[in-house]
Amino acid sequence: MSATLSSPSSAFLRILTERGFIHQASDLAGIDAAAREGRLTTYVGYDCTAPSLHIGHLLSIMMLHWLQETGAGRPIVLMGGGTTRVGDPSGRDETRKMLTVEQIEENKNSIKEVFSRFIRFGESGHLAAMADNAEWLTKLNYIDMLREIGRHFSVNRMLSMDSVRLRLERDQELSFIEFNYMILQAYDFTELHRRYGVVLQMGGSDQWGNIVTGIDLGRRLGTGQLYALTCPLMTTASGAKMGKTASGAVWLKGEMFSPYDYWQFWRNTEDADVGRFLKLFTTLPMERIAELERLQGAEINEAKKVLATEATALLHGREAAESAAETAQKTFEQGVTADTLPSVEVPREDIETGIGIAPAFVRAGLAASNGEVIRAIANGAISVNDARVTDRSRIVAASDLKDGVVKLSFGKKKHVLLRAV
RNA sequence: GGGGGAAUGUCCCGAGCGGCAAAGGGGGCGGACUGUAAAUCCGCUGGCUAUGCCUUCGUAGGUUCGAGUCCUACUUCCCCCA
Repeated sequence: MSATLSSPSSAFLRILTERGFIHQASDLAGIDAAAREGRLTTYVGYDCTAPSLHIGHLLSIMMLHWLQETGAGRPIVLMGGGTTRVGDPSGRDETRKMLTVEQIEENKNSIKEVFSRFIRFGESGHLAAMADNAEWLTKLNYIDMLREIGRHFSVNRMLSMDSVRLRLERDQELSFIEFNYMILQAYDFTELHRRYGVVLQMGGSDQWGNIVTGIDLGRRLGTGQLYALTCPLMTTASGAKMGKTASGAVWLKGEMFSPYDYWQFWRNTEDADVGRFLKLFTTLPMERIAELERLQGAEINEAKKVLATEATALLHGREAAESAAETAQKTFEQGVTADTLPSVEVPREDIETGIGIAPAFVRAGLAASNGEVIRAIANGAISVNDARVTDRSRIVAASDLKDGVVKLSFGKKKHVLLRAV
């Protein structure tokens, strides 16, 4: 743990500090000076393990956002097209399942677009650039690599790194391929220094070891001083890992997690987290956040709505955010059916024929199986047009249509409109 | 190389005399209470054309009316001896 710089002179570090982004840094004074001079070219790497990033990645994206916003330096987004083929062992007990090269490429293309929401890309100045480490890592020759890079790594030291040590201590398998991950990431750092003049690597706290390894390699290869800065691992006040919901992760890609659901996710933040999240996940001025933090009791709901709308606006745009806010207001506060609720289209003739209650919920995506719906009915969780269903043989029919839609609800929070077309 | 132990409900941990859709817990979901929060209490947490049928206990065979449970081989992991 490094001491926090009592009074950073760069806008970049000042903002990161007061908003709670900083977990560890290698040399705050050095970072501060480079930021002040606008030469803090910085990269964050993202592995392509899924078709979308999720909110766990948001912290580091926000840091790149502030880097650009404050003119501290140029953001470099590194796609891990190469490293994903190897698999990072950091912070996990088990080896990831190997992805095919095709899957990685698909994921990479699917992930890319989200960054332009938070940072501006371009050729010059502080406009961001995107790189892909497949470009250089896949061309490495094993023997040359060992001679030029491998000789700078001490296995003794590598064994002491958390990502490796924790695995070994728990008697968990660590394959040779994973053991190499940190070497590749370290090499990336030096390569990005060579290509773009990158001097800082940021990432989650679990990346500390990998980043510092890169700094060491840089010193031996003569890159000059490189820096590390990590953000905390996001957990909720009650200690749960953030971003897990019923359906899985909170994805940043709209097709996988709708703007409405995204708004709802933030709306349901625990009281104790609201202030912290406003600082991290919105760009509202600190004075405004301080105001919101003063709200007590049920008034905190107002702060949660601001959080939800601002966070959603950053990712999906102001319009989508306000539409989500409005839909929520109609649904939860006025108790009317908002026609902007998520909807699923169903052929009109199917509804005229009649659809069983269970299949209807499965088609709406509210349940995974008929059995789940039957059990939910027994739990009193199922409603059609806001009327609780108690009979499992209930049929959703044309008589349920209001303005061409039927409102299906699973519990009080999950609603989907079945739209006859 | 020799000896011993382990793999359980496709989220995780874990009990399981030959009759088991399989104890318990965590997590998740739902209900109540609230404020679309937390905490607490209660319920649910294999699938289906559903008083029945089908698929599940590392893999493949075998014994048996019947196997998660017994036998054999294989795979993977752990421990001890060399």
